Amino acid sequence: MRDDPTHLAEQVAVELRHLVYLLRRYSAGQPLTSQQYGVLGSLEHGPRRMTALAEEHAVQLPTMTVQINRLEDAGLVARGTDPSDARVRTVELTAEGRERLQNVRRTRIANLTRELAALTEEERATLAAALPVLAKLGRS
Amino acid sequence: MRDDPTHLAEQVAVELRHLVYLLRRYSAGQPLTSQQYGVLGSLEHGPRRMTALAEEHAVQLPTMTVQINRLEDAGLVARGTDPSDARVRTVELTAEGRERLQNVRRTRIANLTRELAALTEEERATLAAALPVLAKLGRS
DNA sequence: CCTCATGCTTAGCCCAACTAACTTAGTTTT
DNA sequence: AAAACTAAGTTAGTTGGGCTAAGCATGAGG
Repeated sequence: MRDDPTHLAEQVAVELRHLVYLLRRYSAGQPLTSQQYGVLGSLEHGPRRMTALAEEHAVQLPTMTVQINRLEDAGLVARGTDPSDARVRTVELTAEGRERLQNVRRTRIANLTRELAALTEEERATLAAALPVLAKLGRS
Repeated sequence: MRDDPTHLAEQVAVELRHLVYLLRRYSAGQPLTSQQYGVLGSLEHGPRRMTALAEEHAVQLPTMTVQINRLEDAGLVARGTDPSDARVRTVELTAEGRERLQNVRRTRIANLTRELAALTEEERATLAAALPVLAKLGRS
């Protein structure tokens, strides 16, 4: 039973499902969906093109078009054009979008922080140690 | 910077997003969706009632009704009745459903196992240690 | 009985993903 | 230089998965 990858895989699968449910519970009732917040986050460091956004979010272009349409209607992002290539549309945060992003991120981090603060210091250290391992999953 | 819950929260948030994308990539193109496999898994140890399934999957009853309808149409589950209360519908796996569940679980665990086998023994131990901590999140 | 609560389904809505088809703008080929 | 191809986005249409509201039985209590 010691260091059995299959047994570990089963336990990981169980926890992943738990986390998915947790995330859904957290994002219920928010003004924007978690996908939309994710897109706003991608725009934090400057304008991006549609293809870049779609690829980063593992989504097809039409899906991203619809998301950006909604965010544009809500006044949170603005479309622009690339002077060197008239085919590409750029997307950037509006002032309101940036503000919304900061607010959401603050409260979300605050929630998570509260959960983590309820753990022992040792548990937090255990979690912190595992993060780089989680990051390696799916990179193969 | 040592044991800073806020800083840890930010890193955890990043990894959670990574895991969500990973899961979506894994379940793309499967004959059933991950939700439907999840429901099949709940039926592994015998019949359940609709309310129990809905609660376990953190979903409203109508949503579960639709899911069970689809699984029933596909011949993977069968509805029954509770002899002691004519209001409740029970749901159980058909032989085909059980077979499908076993196949899917095998291949999914196999995939995860392959990923985990690519890690070092120490990394697996780190991950295993963190699982109980992850399980505690959201229980507050 | 009549009323109320419970378990489930139906109907109708919205969001998020997909593919297919189209438009427009660059790039290559001849 | 014109034709053919490729690339970037958008639009249209479908599917899945979630929700609430409303309806229909059935069970439980006055």
